[in-house]
Amino acid sequence: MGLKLFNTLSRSLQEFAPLAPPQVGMYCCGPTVYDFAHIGNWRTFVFADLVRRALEFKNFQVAHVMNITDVEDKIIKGVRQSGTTLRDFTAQYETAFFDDLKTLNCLEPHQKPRATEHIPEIISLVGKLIARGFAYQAADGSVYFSIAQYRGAGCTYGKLLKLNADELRPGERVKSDEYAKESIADFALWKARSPEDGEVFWPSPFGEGRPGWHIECSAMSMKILGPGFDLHLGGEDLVFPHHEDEIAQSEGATGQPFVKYWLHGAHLLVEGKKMSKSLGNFFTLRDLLAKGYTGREIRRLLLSAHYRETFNFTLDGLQGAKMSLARIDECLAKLREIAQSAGRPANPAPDTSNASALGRFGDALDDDLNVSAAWGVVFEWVGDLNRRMAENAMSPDGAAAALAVWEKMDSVLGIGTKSGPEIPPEISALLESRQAARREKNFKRADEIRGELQAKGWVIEDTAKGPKLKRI
RNA sequence: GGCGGGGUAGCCAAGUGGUAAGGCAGGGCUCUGCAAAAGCCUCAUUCGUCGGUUCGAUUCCGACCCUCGCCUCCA
Repeated sequence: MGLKLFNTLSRSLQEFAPLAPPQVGMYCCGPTVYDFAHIGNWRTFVFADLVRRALEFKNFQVAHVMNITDVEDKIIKGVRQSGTTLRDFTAQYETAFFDDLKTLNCLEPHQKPRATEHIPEIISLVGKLIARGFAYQAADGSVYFSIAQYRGAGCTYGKLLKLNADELRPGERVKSDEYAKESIADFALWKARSPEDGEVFWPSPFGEGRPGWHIECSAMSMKILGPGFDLHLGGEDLVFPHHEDEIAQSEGATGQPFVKYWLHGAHLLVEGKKMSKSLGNFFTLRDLLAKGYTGREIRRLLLSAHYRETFNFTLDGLQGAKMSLARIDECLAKLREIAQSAGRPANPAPDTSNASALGRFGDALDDDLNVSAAWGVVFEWVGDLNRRMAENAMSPDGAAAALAVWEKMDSVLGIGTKSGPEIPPEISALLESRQAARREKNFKRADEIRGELQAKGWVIEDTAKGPKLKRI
């Protein structure tokens, strides 16, 4: 069974067949670095990471590109307000972004191009569009893409979305008379320098100015991945206008198909409502870390629902995600213990579940990255292993085989294996004195020490093989 | 107004024309001196409402109700 993905271009599930297998060129619209990324942004980036990992699981060789939008209206506003330079302003958020990406255990993209470092490519692309008659310079000095010219040449504007360009209604925030463009639907490729831009401008054949928002992705993706490539990802809100405009610019300039598969991740709600600062449900990754949750717990939650479904992110859910990971961690810790032991199981049972679990896991991914079903496979497998271990029917070889299966599954899930905590001397001394008290049947004292340990953030679990310490 | 997602147990969330995965919470049990964020078991006669097609529908069709999103800030 091959990998099937939902392509926004065809609005249908398609067998994934890259242009030059096993190579896959994948571009993901990255952050606009004007603030810390929020949990909604992270859902999209974790989704992109899932796509990459699933492709690698299927033995594709992925070239993963994620751009950094480091020049744009909100950034310029921030630069002006903070009185710093463009680079200083964006650097702090860019650094934070990649720190957060790592916290969520997302694989680092192979290339992370910045818009400001591709001004020549952008200018060249705009020049090409002007030369082909698809762009024009307006009275305000800005260069716009002409949708009328593009469609006049037989090209389709509206490939990703059923949209009639003639019926576009101007949005509330856009006053059509503010622009010198010929048609309301035309979009800026190059924005002429204005006083508010401060020092943020570049020289160009069309005059001083800066790139429009859409053109950078076309310029950078085609420079790195070629004029036509396999996969382009982003949040669902980017379908229109951003991605539609990318297609128009890119295909308008090259005359060839731009991207074969477009994948879009759905948004999330927080506590059932659209995230907003006024509702108090607006979380950055850092906000959640400050509440004591870890990156892997947040990742687990973000990956619990199918990427094309709106997902309801809740703190209760995050707690549940944390607990569910503990279930996996416990199982893996026991497996590691058995794998390292030399003992023979009392009731050895033949292993049949590993291969089947891995197979069903792969099938779930093949089905448009059905990660919920994949988790279902994981937890059924964990239950099966737990039962066998409880019956003392797990051999060291069997445990090692199970751990190898986990490695493979986790190469996609990316939650890692939690290593045993570092136990400070003070804590192990307390544990030892509790053991001494227990040996003397002084259970009152033993329970006092247990309470003391708990107050210090450690919980004791007495097992047949002795006490275990866990961090709360 | 145009276009597009959804409504499955207390919560989150898969799924299928043939009788509902998984996780969390809850309940029971086991191990334990007692415990435990440990393990096992259990937990939806039912899938928004009403009709239709069918031997059979949660799944297909129609209507309706509710909800979320996009229509040039947006992941």
